[in-house]
Amino acid sequence: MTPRSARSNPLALAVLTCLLERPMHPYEMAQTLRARAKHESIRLNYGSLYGVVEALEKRQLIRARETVRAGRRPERTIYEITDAGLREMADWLSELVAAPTKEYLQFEAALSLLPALPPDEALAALKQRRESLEIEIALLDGAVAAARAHGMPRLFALESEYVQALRRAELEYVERLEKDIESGELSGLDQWRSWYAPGGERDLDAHASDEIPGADPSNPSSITS
Amino acid sequence: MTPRSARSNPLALAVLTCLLERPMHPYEMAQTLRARAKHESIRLNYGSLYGVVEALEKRQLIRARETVRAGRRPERTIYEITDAGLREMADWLSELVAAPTKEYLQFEAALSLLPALPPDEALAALKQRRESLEIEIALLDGAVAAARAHGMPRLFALESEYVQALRRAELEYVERLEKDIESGELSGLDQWRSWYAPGGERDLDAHASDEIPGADPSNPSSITS
DNA sequence: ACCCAAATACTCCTTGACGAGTAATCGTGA
DNA sequence: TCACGATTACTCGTCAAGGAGTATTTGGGT
Repeated sequence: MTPRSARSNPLALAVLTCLLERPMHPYEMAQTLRARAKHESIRLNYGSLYGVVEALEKRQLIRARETVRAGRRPERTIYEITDAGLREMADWLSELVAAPTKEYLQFEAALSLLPALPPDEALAALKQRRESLEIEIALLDGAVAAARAHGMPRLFALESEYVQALRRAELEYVERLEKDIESGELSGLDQWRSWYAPGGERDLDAHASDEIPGADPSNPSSITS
Repeated sequence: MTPRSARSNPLALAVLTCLLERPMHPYEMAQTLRARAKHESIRLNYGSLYGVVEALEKRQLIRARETVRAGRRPERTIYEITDAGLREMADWLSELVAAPTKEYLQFEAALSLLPALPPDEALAALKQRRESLEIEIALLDGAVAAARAHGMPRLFALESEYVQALRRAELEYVERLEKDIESGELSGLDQWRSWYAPGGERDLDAHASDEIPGADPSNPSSITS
């Protein structure tokens, strides 16, 4: 079985897809990925790239084909994909598409700690986020339209369409939350206000004494489940 | 100035918010965060926790108040938040809410490499994802309803509402993509099919020779920008 | 009275990400 | 023609994340 940890870095998958096209040396992979704007979707830097390539070679998913030296410049090692590499690539990519994975988003973390901020500060920050999102969405729309105008098929811009869809959903969510705070409709708002009212500070987390339905009682040894 | 790198791990922020309520030792912070289901939103494990706490102490955002020893068990060091810590907490949390950050999502990576899979395999994987998403959304809906029924205010479940909104948007996107591939409406589909047709393999990335509008020509030295 | 599982409260070590650094060569404008 | 900045192609050191391990104690059943 392929160990789970080996599939942690998507950059390795990107390397495999590069070598699917033709043999390359690592630096050329980086150029190729950059030229196709993959670095917008996949973390890519030299420090990791060479490490990832070595790991793939150790796992026999790629093999060094030749090493060329032009003048006295550092030698380029050209890699090619193996049969096992082809299989691993298809399998990994299929899995990545088929199975949603838990992601730890910054904004999710922020929302989960939001009560640690006074309501008015939280509201101000939310307004800023809304504006930033509006700008970002407009820019992304423009970029997609430009790509379309240049004749780039949608097939090669699926990831930006997806990100755009997520951003729009986030904007709607932020708009709704902002309104619900301002209108006082959000339940728990009274408690929240009272913690920061002069002379308040009583009653912190009266809610937390109850059992929280979202928490599963499994996983005794591991903390993260 | 607070160095950017110091704000990389949201677990540190969670620690600060714990100590905002009352002094605690690290293990108790973990219990508290777990009891409130924060580990669903914030990566939490002991290995990181103690390192993060040490770093916060070094930055003078928290300080050790006392160390107690019960019997011969390992001693517990109880920490409290400092004034600088209070300020850092509010500032960091505000920033996290106000400024959207670039996230590298697994599915985004997968979509950006999708052409490396034959169209029919891609389609099969997408169908699987759709089903998984439908199930997950239903489960989350149930959990949120249960929490509501138990009287937990919305304020303390904002993060799951947000995740739910993202999942729904993703489901809609996947449904649309599936349909556009099946109906043949997706532009580039003909090229895609031809690469995997028997005798095909010609014309890989004819599109890539053009300048890609999504790629910004900045950042010469750094690869990731 | 005793046994075993779970909880308490950490420690340690391996991996791996990341960014800065390096050294040679190529292009280009004055 | 020649300086100088960009490009090519990688290397190295640091630092943090994460999981597995450890030693003690409490609790619950028989």
